[in-house]
Amino acid sequence: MATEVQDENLARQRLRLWLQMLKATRSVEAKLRNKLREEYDTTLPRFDVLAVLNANPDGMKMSDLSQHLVVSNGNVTGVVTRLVEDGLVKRTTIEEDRRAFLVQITPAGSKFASEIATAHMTWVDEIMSEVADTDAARGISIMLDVRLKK
Amino acid sequence: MATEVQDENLARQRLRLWLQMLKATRSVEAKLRNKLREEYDTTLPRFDVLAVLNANPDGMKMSDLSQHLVVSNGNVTGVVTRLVEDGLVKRTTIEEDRRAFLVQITPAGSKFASEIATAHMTWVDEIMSEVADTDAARGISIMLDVRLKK
DNA sequence: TCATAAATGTTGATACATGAAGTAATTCTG
DNA sequence: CAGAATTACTTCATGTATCAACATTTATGA
Repeated sequence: MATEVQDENLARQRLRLWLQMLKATRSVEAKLRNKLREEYDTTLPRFDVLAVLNANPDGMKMSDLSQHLVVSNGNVTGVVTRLVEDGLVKRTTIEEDRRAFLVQITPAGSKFASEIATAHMTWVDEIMSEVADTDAARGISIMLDVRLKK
Repeated sequence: MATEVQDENLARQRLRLWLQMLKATRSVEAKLRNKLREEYDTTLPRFDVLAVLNANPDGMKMSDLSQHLVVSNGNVTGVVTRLVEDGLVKRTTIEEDRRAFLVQITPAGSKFASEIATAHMTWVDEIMSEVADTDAARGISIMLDVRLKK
């Protein structure tokens, strides 16, 4: 029937959207990785963690970090461990909950993250220079929809 | 001035779009990974390669694969090697260019890929059930714009 | 032509990233 | 309040994933 054909087309269209999201995301990631490596000798996962912690100076729990970055717990453990070794981040125990850790950015980490953050926004702005204002807004809304259900 | 403020806002908006793209993509990837593991005991990178090869039965060069999937050459080498070991893919030398390889899907690989592809589209359709038809089309266009410049 | 550059892949070192299993602490429940 | 379930995190095994270095082969250009 007509509705079934429409559903089928909609399903195909959503699949196309997903495939393009994947390509676009990987493409942007690759460019940001290059910039981070060349200009700051660091990596994307490291910067992702630093950026979030810099925006939350009071610190976050490991699980907050992994949820916010949409990565696994074990992943965050590894990245944070390396950042601690570099002195960019510190891990403190929490009195109220001795299972959890409070992860905080250090002054050195904050300095580093702030410096990169400015460049990072410029890079993204350049990479996405073909995306108009209204499209950006619409895109954000669509990405939120994608994450909504299920 | 006014235009500078607008540029600044546009840059922020593009950054927001990028962050949401990243979250949405990771979220969808996680769900697809779960499904692939639970229902077909395979992984996303493997399926990605199989799906592309299944859509190109005449075969592709390694570099075509890596460009299409937006991943590095070394990455494709690894995934294809494992798929060859599983008998899902075969690697042939090319007469005209002895540097390159032609990667083709095997009958077993094609059978497997086709089976998963159907389920895959259904999963994506479900995951993106909140994305309307017009939004999907708009989203595709925006994702293409993201990849355009630079 | 022939030296050089460019293209195609692989390899190896390192870093991510996941999922399952395990430890320890907290919360829930009957 | 004791046992069970849950939560928070780490560890381990495995599989990506990148980048740089390398080996070959092909294309280019003076």
